[in-house]
Amino acid sequence: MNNEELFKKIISHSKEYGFIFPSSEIYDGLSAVYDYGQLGSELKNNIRSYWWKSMVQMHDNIVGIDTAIFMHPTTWKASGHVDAFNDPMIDNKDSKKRYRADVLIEDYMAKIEDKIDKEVEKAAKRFGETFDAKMYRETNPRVMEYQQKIDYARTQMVKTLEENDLAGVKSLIEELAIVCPVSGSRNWTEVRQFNLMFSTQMGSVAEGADVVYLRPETAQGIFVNFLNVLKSGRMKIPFGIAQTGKAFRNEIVARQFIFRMREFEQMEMQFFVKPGEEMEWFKYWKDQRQKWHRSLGIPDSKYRFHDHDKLAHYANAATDIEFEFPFGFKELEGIHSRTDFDLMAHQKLSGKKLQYFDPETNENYVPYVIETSIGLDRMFLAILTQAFEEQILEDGSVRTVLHIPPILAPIKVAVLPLVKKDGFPEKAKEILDTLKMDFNCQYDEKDAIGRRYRRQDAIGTPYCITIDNQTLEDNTVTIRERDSMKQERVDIDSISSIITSNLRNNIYRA
RNA sequence: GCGGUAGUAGCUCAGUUGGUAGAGCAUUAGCUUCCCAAGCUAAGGGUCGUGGGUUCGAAUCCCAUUUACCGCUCCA
Repeated sequence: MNNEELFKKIISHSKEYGFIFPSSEIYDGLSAVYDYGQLGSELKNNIRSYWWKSMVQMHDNIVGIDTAIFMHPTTWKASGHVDAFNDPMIDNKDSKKRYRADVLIEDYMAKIEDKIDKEVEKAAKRFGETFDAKMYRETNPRVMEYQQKIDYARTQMVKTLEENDLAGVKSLIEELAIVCPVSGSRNWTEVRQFNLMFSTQMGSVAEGADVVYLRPETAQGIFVNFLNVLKSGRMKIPFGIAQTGKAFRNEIVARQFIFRMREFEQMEMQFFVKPGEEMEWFKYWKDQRQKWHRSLGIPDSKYRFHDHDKLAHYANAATDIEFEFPFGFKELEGIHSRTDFDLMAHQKLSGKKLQYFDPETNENYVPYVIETSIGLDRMFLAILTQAFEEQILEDGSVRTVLHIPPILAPIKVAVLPLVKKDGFPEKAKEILDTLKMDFNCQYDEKDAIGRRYRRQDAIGTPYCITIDNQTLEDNTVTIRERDSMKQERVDIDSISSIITSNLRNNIYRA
């Protein structure tokens, strides 16, 4: 089975068993938006909760918060999102290349600038020491003509961009006869604004309502609460703030099932450290996050660590943890050393001091930040991908089984009376009632026992409890393990503690 | 966003030169069954992605649209 077939099977399986549905499917769905079903939401909750406990509960210097999706618009100026994601773009129809329209015009101006420089250089050689470059620029007719072109282009560009006149930008590009550097053609599309942030209005009255954005990342909710948490939580550096939540991006191409969605959930932790110590902590978190992934029993071969050579404007070190999805190695988690970029920017725009007083050195400073940021939906897909198997048994039959790590499994225990009579169902429900306090359980009495085991395999239930004749005699049941299909006879009273200790096997410890 | 392919029941699919839809599995109810699916009986479920058009008649032909997958492009 190749990867493409595998991926299709995983998508079908997800829908068939209630893990993931296309959003608003009865209306044909909405592009790149998905809903989590009855089992999917359990799995997703479990992944989130496992991450949260690993961060907040297992580290005594990390606390969790939950900030709003709406934030003050200035937040996104400080973070750089407003500038970075409001660019007018234009495509060349022949080369299929996309450019920032303003960059094309600036390149055009730079080219003419080069010509002027060459003219001036030539003249300088010609006139020798008496040459006055400034004078030459102001008087030479050819240079003046070039300069006029530049000035015109700049004036028009600034004017059209300021007025948000996209058609004007396009006609300027046409007027200046700018060609595509790749195809050399002037066959351009319309200029379009690609705003990667979703916006909406705050206030129910349309006029006078303020435009606010749906956050494109959760990190800023942590930065703007840095002071609040620092003061109210009596935090001492180094310390971390964790958060999970939805973020929204208007992706140009959103594809590959739940890998790239327009609405997605992040699990982020920002760790505040003393400037100068960031590389040490960067390394620490790289190790810790690897450990976390390993604790879920996914083999190392499925992971790849990719250090960034080209760093984003805010970072001085960055690593991606990539996972081998059916469509190749793709980013699952990022660990970034963000320096003091964000806190500094917020400090500047808000006018509030976002600083830490270090009692050891009696100094105030803006802390540096190490960020770990993982996509919850991507982790979900990674778990599902890794778990899915169509196993060929000794008798040649096929069983579809999800080897979900037990701690994350949507249903932990299925309780099954061997047959639907002789008081078996009653006994089974009695056991079910004691187990469902501690575990998410399922009861099933329909069809042959083997088929019921297979149904539980297909949704990744790690344990099946079966009630048989002997149960009624001596209060023992069989407990069947999903991966090995092995059964063991145990006392009813010990079921809960056996399962609990199995679930705790191999879990993450800092 | 561009190009290619596709959309028929919950899933996988069949449906002839246009004559108003079928199978297997799944689901539900019952029977049988003392441990690893595909025994028996019965039932429910689809205006064939959506909207137009051509036609006496469209799942089938044409157009538009939408969704998914693949390639290109983009990705803080």
